[in-house]
Amino acid sequence: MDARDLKVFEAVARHAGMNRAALELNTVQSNVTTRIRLLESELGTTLFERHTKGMKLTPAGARLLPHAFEVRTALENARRAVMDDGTPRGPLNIGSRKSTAALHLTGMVASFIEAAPQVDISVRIETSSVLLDMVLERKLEGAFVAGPVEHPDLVGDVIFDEELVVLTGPDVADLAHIDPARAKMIVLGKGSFYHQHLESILTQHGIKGLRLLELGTLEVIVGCVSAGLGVTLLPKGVIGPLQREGKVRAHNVAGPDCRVQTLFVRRRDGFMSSALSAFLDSSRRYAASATIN
Amino acid sequence: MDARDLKVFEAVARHAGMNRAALELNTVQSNVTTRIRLLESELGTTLFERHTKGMKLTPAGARLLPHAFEVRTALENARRAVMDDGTPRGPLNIGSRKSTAALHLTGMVASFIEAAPQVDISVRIETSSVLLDMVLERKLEGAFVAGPVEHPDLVGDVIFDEELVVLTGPDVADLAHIDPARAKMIVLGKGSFYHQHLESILTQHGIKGLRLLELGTLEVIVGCVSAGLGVTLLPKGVIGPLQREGKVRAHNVAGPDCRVQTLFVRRRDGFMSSALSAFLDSSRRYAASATIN
DNA sequence: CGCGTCTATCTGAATTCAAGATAGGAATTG
DNA sequence: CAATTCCTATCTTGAATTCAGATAGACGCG
Repeated sequence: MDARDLKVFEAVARHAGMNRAALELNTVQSNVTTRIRLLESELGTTLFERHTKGMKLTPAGARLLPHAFEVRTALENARRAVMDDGTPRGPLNIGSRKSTAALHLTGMVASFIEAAPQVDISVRIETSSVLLDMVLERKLEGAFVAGPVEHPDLVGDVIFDEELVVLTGPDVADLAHIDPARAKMIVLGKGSFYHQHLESILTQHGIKGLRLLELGTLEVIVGCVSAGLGVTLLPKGVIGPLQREGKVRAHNVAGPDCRVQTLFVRRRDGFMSSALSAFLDSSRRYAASATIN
Repeated sequence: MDARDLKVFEAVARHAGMNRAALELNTVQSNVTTRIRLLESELGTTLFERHTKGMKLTPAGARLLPHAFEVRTALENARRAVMDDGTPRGPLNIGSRKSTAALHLTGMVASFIEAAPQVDISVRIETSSVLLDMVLERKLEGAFVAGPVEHPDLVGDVIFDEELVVLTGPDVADLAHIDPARAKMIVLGKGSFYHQHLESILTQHGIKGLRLLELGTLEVIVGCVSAGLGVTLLPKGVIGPLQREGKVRAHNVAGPDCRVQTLFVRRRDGFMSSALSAFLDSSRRYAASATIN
């Protein structure tokens, strides 16, 4: 059994047919047939049921398929390991949920590209669940998502562990003074982590029925809160100067909703390139310096 | 880059020489040379420094080596996955530390061989640290060790989580009545988990300086304790009948030493054969039924 | 310098692999 | 029911690769 055999096997399984597989493999059908038959005879099992309309995996073939995949990625990782001489270089594809991007991404990327100028970094903004899927499918090398994450194939590092505060206009002395009829919940995204937690926190304070106001950037949100249009929820660490300038007022929160953990997740068996490793280091350093609380 | 190339590479790296590698690979040196040179030209890097006394890995080669290993085990796992049709069969090599073996192994193995008669099980008895190394080196498919275990390449399942009690002769009403000059600490193995914890517990009760008595089997230990020769430490679950018969007296323990967790650890990337899976199931069932507390 | 040990290269034979041609089986269709 | 179509299996031939052996060259050692 060889890696090339498994590539052929994988193509046949994926296309459920030797002709189609041959097309993908840039060869002819007879060679595919021969290779599959040799593989079957070597393993002593049939891997496909032959039908008039193509091939279908037998149970043994179905058991083999994920391992064929694993061998392929192991080979890919081997190649990358040889190429990677320790200096961060080449492409780095990561993801982030929107709020982390708005709060920290600029700072993290800025400090990273200074430390690793030869890396071409690309950041995809999606919701946490979409990001997790993309990481699992190896479309991203890692992503910032809201914690906690429990998955056997993923490993996550806590990058940010931040205390949350409710932000209101400067003249709102207490959350109880919020007028449910006028004030709005101002968030980056409907249904986001911050939206859900803000709603839950306000409910705990007996404030219900606030309308939603969805705004695209942090600056606009803070501006609207400062103007008394509503309330928002943010990590304490990022609103220091605003509060000192008296533009907004921060209200501490108690209970299970009072903190947010941001993890950087990646596949456990994914290749840790120098670029990725440098990015993680850089992010951790940034987080240590940027979040005072 | 192919799996066969990596096998050659691995052999050369291991033997630090092409002649020796050729010997292992059942071929001639010229073929090994050709293959390595082709691999190097494909990767665009030299993998070995040529010396007059053999070959030495370059940094790039050193980076490749562990991945070559990974590709090989991925292929092995693939082969095993095809062979394994779901009915537990074939060899199963596991390990256990002594105390778990003495307390539970008979029961677990008995219930397992009934459920999976076609499996040839072999159990190696070693200390926890030796077992961990053997599992990491893939010499064992898994092992019972004392928890907790933290290692990125290992995954552990808690099989037993037992409350510990100190066992004395039936006429010792209180641990304080133990005579440090006469009573001994009776344990399965010097320096074992149970030995250390027993010592720590006795110290907490102000009892120090007990001599050690190391005995090979649980029955003998219980017999000696019953005869008033000393004290031992055991999970509460296994001494029920003995206590009811009045042969020994159990003394509850408080504090951090009062419980013992036994994990079954295995390599995260190891192949989970049907035999191993069945053994884990069987062990969990056994543990659920055998440990009442 | 001769010897032993190592890698590099060359060469012809053996093996394997690629591509095309062909056959056969099973649905589909007119 | 025959023609058609889409599929896999097999055979053949030439190309490519791999193998084993022979030989050359580099280096250290006594």
